[in-house]
Amino acid sequence: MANSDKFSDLDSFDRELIKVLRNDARATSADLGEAVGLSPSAAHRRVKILEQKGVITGYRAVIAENVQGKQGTVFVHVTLTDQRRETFEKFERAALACAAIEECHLMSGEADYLLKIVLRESLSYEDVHRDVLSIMPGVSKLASSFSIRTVKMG
Amino acid sequence: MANSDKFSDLDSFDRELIKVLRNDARATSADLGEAVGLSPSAAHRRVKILEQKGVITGYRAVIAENVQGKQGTVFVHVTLTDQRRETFEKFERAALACAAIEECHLMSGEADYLLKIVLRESLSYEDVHRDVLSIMPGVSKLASSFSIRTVKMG
DNA sequence: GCTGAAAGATCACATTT
DNA sequence: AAATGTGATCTTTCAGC
Repeated sequence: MANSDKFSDLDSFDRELIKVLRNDARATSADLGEAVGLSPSAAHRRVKILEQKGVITGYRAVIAENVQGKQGTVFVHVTLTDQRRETFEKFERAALACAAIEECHLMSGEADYLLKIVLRESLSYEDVHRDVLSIMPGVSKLASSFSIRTVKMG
Repeated sequence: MANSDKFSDLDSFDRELIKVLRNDARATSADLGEAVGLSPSAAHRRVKILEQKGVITGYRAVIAENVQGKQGTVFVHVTLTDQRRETFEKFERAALACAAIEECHLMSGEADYLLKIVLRESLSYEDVHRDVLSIMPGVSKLASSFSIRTVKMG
């Protein structure tokens, strides 16, 4: 499969390079080479190949949460009205289209979906409830749980 | 508060720079300058200041999910044995120290904590249960919910 | 992996507001 | 004073060997 191709091609140098770049996307080729035990040019060439292969899909700056106006996180357990395929598809389309929804997981067990929503200065829970949750199609039951504090984030 | 200091100090140049760097952490000073309408050196200077102020907290390479061997996501609702401060602190220290735990939220309502754990080729649910969940201190009740499919991610 | 030319980063200093 | 632009210098990138 296309999956394990990408995966199995990687040797320990590649894995190390990825590890370093995950922690510092702006590491120079010299840094990378030193970290993994290659010359700068070899390290650089490998990184370019990893980008081309789609192993490295991008580089992002991490911005302090408060700068982005983060006010809190809400997890919402969603139960749909029925188990028809169309109901699920409609709900997922709505979830994908909604900018306020950070994550959406199709779940086993009690609820059908778990949503993660980040509240911001410009997006209170009341807004979420009025503009997001109450207009999602096919919803039978909602149960919101509030994060009081994020102890750890990935 | 320290919060709105960081926030309100930012002018539209800073905001634009952040927007660009969030999408491409490796943008050059020339790129940044062009994007926001400053000289490369001015753009560069501003970025350094944003880093110093703690507005930009880091730069991360984004790695394809399958390369990381992602197999699924589990959400675990945790109830502690009691509400003593020490119990919470112990639990949080353990959560922070545990690499398998991607997110940990202190919650209102039923459960005390919500954990997000990503299963990998090298980390099955059985492993998680044996090596992570069953050894967390101060835990009274656990309820795991499995994500069948990630519909949407951040 | 090395070399060298081109591109970029970074700093002191002049300039603008 | 505070912030920008300019240009000189050092570092990094990247193609050819």
